[in-house]
Amino acid sequence: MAFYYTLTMGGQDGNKRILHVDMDAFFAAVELLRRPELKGRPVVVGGSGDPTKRGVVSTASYEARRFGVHSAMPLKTALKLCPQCVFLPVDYNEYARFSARIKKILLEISPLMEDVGIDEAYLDITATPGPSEEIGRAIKARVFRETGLTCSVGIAPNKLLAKIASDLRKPDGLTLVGPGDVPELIWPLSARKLPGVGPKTEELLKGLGINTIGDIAARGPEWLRERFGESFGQYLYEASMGIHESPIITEWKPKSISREETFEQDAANWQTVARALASLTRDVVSSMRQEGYAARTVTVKIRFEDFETLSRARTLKQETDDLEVFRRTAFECLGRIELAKRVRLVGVRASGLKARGESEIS
DNA sequence: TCTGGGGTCCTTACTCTA
DNA sequence: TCTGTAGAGTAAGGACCC
Repeated sequence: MAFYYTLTMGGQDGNKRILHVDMDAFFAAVELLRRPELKGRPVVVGGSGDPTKRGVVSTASYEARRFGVHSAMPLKTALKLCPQCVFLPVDYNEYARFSARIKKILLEISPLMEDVGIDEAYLDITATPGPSEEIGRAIKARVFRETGLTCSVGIAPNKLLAKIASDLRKPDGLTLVGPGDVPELIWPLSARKLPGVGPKTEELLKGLGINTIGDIAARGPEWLRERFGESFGQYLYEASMGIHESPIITEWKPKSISREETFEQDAANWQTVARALASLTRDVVSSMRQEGYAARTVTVKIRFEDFETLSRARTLKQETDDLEVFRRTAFECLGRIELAKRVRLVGVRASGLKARGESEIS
């Protein structure tokens, strides 16, 4: 493994030390702490825990992954691949408790922490005393001692490389990547390993003969901008070179609050859809009030049985957290969608959020 | 055959207004 | 007053992330 950096690539502040922590098979690992008798068996956490119902895999244990089961896979498919898997329901509150304990440990190492979802975080350890490797080992040891969970850690001069690094050795890994390591460690990786490259972009890239991150780098910025647009093309090029400047964000305010529901069976009548919309709207308004926000824009989303997804939005003259106004606006949006097919999902979103008590002048 | 839920961000199109 | 246009705000859809 190549440790300290030579400033041959990267282009930015090569002295920064960013650490990325990624918990290993987090939901499944927490469940195993409660049910040690399941250790060594293939465990799948997802949906209601009933693989004959609608839902997807949130986390598969490493044993289950050997059967080809992975996150985002329909539970029904997972059941076919692995009938002997143990299926468990998602207990988000329990995972959130563990997440809070882990984040607390990280904050004691450095106050510059960015929370990225329930099982991940970035930590700026530039000013933390000691060599990077030692800090990484100390974090892993402490997380394991205090929670019984393992994590994978990546350390690099920026968030992008740190995230890729933490994924290089999983589970229970520790990887240091410097800008000089990009050609050797990063370029051979599949293009899909770049954050921001999902299944669609991966296919597009493959069609252009690009399979690895190194292939992206080799095409050059102009070529990429021409095909992927100014912004994304430039991002792809810089990312492939290990260049990334986004800062650690320690405070975060929500931009929208939403709820959606997939029916167990596609809804064939308007009343079912309307009842769900009314209930989801109540939930959204209740969350908004609880978190102290009012919103200006209401968006209603409908997904039909064939997966066609439509949305309709209405922006109000001013922010509100009034349930009646929200309900009326949501139904006005719903009225603009012709329900000619059976409905699979209904959702409602509040955006244009303003904290209550925030100045009226924006 | 199957494809959750809660988010963010980007692109494109359209409309209104200066 | 007319016309063209730039820019802001809004709307819709899509890709992506955990």
